[in-house]
Amino acid sequence: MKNRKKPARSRKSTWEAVYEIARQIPPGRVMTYGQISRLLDGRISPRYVGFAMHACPEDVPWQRVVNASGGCSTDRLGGGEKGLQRFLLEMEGVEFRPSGSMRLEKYRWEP
DNA sequence: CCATTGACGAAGA
DNA sequence: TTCTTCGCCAATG
Repeated sequence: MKNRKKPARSRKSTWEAVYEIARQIPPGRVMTYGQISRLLDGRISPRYVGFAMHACPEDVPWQRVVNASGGCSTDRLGGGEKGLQRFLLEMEGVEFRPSGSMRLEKYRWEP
């Protein structure tokens, strides 16, 4: 084949790789930003995973991606409905502690 | 090409 | 436990 091989991350937008993973998260389970970063073999930093999710298409269950503390950073943004992410997760059967965090040990999903 | 930006993570105070 | 600091890397203008 021709030598025209672009860097792997340019094959698709680096963000797209994040979406692919997020779409595989089953209901009632969650993944952390850092976890996704590691699954991508460090091609993208945890910071940017979250940033990618912010611009994610609608077919991505962004709600199932939380920070390493098991909390919803999105709720802090106040961009719209406060607690929307938490609300959606509770619909899927995820329980939150009063502190606003979930038990990651229980809900974290690993492929 | 350069500066800015971000929904993070881990470690330290 | 909360807050701060640093590292991290790609997208945007």
